[in-house]
Amino acid sequence: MVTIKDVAKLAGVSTATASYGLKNDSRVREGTKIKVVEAAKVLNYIPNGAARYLKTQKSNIVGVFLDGFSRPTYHKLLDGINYELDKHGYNIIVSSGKSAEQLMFNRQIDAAVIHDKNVKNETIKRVASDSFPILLLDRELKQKFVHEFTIENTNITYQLAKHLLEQGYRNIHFISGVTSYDNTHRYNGFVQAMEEFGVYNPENYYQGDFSIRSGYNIANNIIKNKKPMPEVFFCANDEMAVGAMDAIKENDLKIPKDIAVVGFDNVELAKYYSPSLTTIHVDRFMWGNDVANLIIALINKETDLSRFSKPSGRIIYRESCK
Amino acid sequence: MVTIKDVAKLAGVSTATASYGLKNDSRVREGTKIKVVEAAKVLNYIPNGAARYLKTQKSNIVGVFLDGFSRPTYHKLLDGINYELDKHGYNIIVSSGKSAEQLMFNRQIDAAVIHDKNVKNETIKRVASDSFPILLLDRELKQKFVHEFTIENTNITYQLAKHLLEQGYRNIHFISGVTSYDNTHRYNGFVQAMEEFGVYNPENYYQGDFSIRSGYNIANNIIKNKKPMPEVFFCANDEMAVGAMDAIKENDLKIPKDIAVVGFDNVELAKYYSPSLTTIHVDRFMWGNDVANLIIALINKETDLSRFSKPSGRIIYRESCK
DNA sequence: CTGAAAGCGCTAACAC
DNA sequence: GTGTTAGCGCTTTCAG
Repeated sequence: MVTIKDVAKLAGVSTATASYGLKNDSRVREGTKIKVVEAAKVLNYIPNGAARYLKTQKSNIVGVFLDGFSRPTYHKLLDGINYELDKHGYNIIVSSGKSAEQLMFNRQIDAAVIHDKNVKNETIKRVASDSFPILLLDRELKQKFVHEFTIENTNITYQLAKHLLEQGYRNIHFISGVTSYDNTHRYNGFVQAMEEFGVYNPENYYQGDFSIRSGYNIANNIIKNKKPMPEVFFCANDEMAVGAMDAIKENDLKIPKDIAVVGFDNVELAKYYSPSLTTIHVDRFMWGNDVANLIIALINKETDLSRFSKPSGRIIYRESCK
Repeated sequence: MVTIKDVAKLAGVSTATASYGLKNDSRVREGTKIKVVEAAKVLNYIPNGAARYLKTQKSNIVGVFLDGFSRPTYHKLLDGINYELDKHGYNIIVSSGKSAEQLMFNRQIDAAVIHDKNVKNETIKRVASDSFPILLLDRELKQKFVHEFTIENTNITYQLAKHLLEQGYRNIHFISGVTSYDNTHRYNGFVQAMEEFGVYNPENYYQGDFSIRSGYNIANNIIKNKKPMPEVFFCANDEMAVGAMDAIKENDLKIPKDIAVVGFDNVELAKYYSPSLTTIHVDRFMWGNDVANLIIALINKETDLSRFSKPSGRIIYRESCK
């Protein structure tokens, strides 16, 4: 491995001068600088990040930790985070599973953004510190050096449920995802509207896991066994809504005539599915931009974070409901 | 920051003993071990990965570098890589853009997997070394310490084109993605079949960029201006195929009666689009598994890599063509 | 303007 | 079994 020593030797200077020269420090004379840069080039010198980090305690890397790589809502978010981090000279690494825990412990990153229910609160409390802020996108946790930046779910699902109720729907069943901040708050908004109209029934709550398959199974089961049939499946995300619509069509029922369906997320499929799905859009690229700026602010120990506000969604009306 | 020195001091042992104790080395007595582990716990000691890496020159991290985070074909691939790396005690980090280059240079990872046309061959040649193998998924490059593991595109597009020709289609237009290994080889297979049937026309090649929008624009343009109209749009990926189908429907034409469409990748949308899309499926989770095992083999400097073979696709026949 | 040298936190000879 | 210590590659203080 080529080290700065080799560069220094070839350039005929000390390692200190080589180090300064490579950073274009004003102290070194122009001629020396050129010699150093030249030597580095000849030797194909690549600085060792670990060594640098060990010394400076700063890696300029932000870690983003997710629950797998397949959830369609992650992609825009990641692009948004990456775009903005890049603009500010930060690098991004994304990870999942055991790797994520390892990396948080390893201290090779300056901060962490977490959207992964598998990361335990305990772990977060353990690693968060003055020099390692953590931003949570998937839960709330009051703790020093830990911040939250979740979506505003409740109000928007309240609005959507209210809209359905105003259209005359009454027998609305909620298909839930895995227990999580987002899921709970989406349900809360739904419940609020249902209660307002006096038609809330806690039994009409079904536990899924955010997957197409779970939406399909739950809906299929309800359709086959439940009398009277629900008028609407209110799904905690689009994928389950797609599964539910698959089940409805398979049972030779019509959407929205026999059963209406709404989702949450506005994934690509929502637009292309036939019928197209009424759902809630959240601008995740923008959210990602804000996430990046917020984590940078935290790294810089800024205290006025009032300029950051929870992203809210908007309803996209399509064919799957009145 | 709590270091191993602090742990050693609290446990009343040397740093060496502390280090060994934490690794459960057989040399240290059980009682000492317990004292050390206890001290580490009390102090909330977290080992510093940078320091360890600097010493051992091994991070157990594999970097995967992609062209953005949004391409739908990446997700299963990543899950596949992650799953298998995890089984073997390796961690994964995923990155894109400038971050990716930085990380490759930083040497905080043991190996790199690249599927990003923006990473230049020159960069790859520069950083690949005996102790830093690189695996390319998006191109071929003959170079020491650099290996390739691309999809077998040509034969399967040849098969699909042949199928279309056997169904009687003749006027088939190719909608291409950005210039890339995959794109070129998909086109090659297409050309081969067309030539076999004596109907190859190099003019019927349109340059897109793999996006829905580009597929839409190209198809719309052809439909509006080209006489006679093509019988088939042969698209280099599913997203462009979706765009093309959008355009066909918008022009009040029927798929496949007026114009047939085929794609490549078998993304989720292909199944759900109406009409569903005939395309080529590649098992990317499996590919990811193989990628992980191959990169591990490379890290371990194995020489017999014959057990790894390029993944090939299979045609999924659906409604968008005869 | 340049060089010598300390030291970031950890591991692994080596000595006892 | 346990401790001492050199040193991974880099940055940066302090001298000169």
